Amino acid sequence: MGRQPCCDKVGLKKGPWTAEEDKKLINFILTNGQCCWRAVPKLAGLLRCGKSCRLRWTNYLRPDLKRGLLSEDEEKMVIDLHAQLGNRWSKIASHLPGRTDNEIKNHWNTHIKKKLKKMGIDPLTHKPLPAITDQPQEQPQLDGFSELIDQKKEIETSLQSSSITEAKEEDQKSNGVPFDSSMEVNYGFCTDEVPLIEAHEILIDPYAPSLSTSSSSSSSSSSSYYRTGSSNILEDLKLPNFDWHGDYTTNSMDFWDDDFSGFDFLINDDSDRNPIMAVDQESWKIELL
DNA sequence: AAACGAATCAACCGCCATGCA
DNA sequence: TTGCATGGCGGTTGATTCGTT
Repeated sequence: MGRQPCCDKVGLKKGPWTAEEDKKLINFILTNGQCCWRAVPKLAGLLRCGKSCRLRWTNYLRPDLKRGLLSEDEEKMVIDLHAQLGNRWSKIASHLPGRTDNEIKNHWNTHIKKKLKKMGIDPLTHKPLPAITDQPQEQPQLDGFSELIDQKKEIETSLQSSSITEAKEEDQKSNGVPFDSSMEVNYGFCTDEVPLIEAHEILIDPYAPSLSTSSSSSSSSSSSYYRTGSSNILEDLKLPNFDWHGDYTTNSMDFWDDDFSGFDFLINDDSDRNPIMAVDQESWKIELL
């Protein structure tokens, strides 16, 4: 006998997630960590397939995710990595902390592809398109991408070297260790290696006396705190007070454009809708607002 | 203001590799 | 060894937003 099916798909909800569903999933994972995804919907009280829960967490709710458009550097890195790895989005994403394979894939299809085509570069082969090659002087100047053609040439050159192939083979042999020919783009960080967010690891009671004020160089005038090992945090924090400041009818996350854009999630108190804490995933700094 | 098409991106689908029973 | 569930991945869809006329 094999395992039980992931879900029977009968009576399961599909489509966009609601704020309530998000809260349930966040609450469950922060409380219990990531366990068997098949069990998550039942234990979290969700009428969703475990697969759907995993995707929602991985691509949208994970607190270590970055938000907003890819930066110019990130785009360049994606192009570089795509030239080396092709459509291996998860591998590419592993080189960009806080970015998901889905996000990169979408960005590639909606933005980068067009930019490369405008520059006369075939997004599939990363080689010059014939029509543009004949008329290189007519290539439009694109913001921040004028050096990409040179970079692309470098990529082509590097692709011809055996070190790439060897590195790819080594990557495969090493069973999951991201391939990187030069370590220039390997930051030693893989999204798959993001530490699971255990509640006792990252959440704090801002009013708990055990907190230590950090000596962070943050420009904010408010006090900054680092995570502590408090054991009764969830009790103190009341997870339903999480507020992702998103418009759940549109799935947009408008608040990422405001002053809190540098943080990865915010926590509210009961009294109003203003966030009282923000968590920065890079430093794991928790800041009172 | 309305209609339409284009752009965006969250979510789903189907396949595959792996591991369990 | 075999059959099946699980987790992960890449491709695709479709609802929503945005921009233009």
